[in-house]
Amino acid sequence: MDRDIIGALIADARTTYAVIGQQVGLSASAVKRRVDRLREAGAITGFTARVEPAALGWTTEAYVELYCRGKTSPVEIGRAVARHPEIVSACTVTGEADALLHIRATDMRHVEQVIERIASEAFVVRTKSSIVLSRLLDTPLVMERNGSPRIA
Amino acid sequence: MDRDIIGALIADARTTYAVIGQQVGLSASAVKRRVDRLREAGAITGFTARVEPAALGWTTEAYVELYCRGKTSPVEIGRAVARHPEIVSACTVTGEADALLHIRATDMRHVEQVIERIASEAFVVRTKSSIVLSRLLDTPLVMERNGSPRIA
DNA sequence: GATGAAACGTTCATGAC
DNA sequence: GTCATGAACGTTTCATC
Repeated sequence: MDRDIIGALIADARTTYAVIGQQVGLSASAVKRRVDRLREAGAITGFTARVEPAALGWTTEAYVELYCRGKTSPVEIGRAVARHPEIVSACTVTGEADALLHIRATDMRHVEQVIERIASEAFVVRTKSSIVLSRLLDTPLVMERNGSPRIA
Repeated sequence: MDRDIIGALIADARTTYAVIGQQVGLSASAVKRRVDRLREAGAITGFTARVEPAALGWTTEAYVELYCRGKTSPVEIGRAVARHPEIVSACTVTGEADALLHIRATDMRHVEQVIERIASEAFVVRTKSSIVLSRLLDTPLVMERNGSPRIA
């Protein structure tokens, strides 16, 4: 039931409690209580506007693999990542590379500058970049009844 | 000014128009008109709840590079990608691989199954996967005054 | 412990300016 | 762009199971 409520809020964060209640068979106040509880529990971390980056000038994106010098800590990488505002997502990964970054920029020149800036971090040995040609999919998670995520 | 409004809505989609107006120096109805216009223009595509995937059971994620047979079209890849609900984002890229997928799963076994399913698509020659060890950053885009994106 | 219904203050949405 | 108005919504309180 909480999954259905979350699903409704992912589909549209401005859905009223009354409408959600109608969908799941609860009253508006019951839904609100559950949403409040889900927020406190950390399942729902907030409500945000979904934005088309291209419409705001962020037309270019790239993925950058980071190869770091013999055991750089994830914490160190995390601190460095926070220094570059164009990095929208980052994680440490298995495989040859140590970390994978997702960056957004205004154009190719901007991408180049960002990569250069990242490459100049002390712990970075080398980088390997893939420019995004066309985005096929980018979706928030939606829960299905069977428990598998689905495209909104 | 539209950027500031969008920034406020990204930070919290439930911020009232009055509060946003206070921040940007406008009346509530003026803010609403701009938001309506931004939605029609496609800059804002919707409002969604931000969810902690781990709190809902999606504890494992991976990035999968797709190597396709000599000129598979992006459209074909896009159609295939839509068939696998665990793929939350996908794009075609420059470099050795043809596409990069981001998948979310409940556990490692689930990841394995998904990769196997994707690899069995007709146009896929081989895949190369990186399991995510720890996520360092994952943020919606926030606009700065100078026009660069920033972590929320 | 969770729910439904009603009461109250706030916010949205609209039209006139 | 602002201001004013009626309708809709969020939030709290209270009784109930």
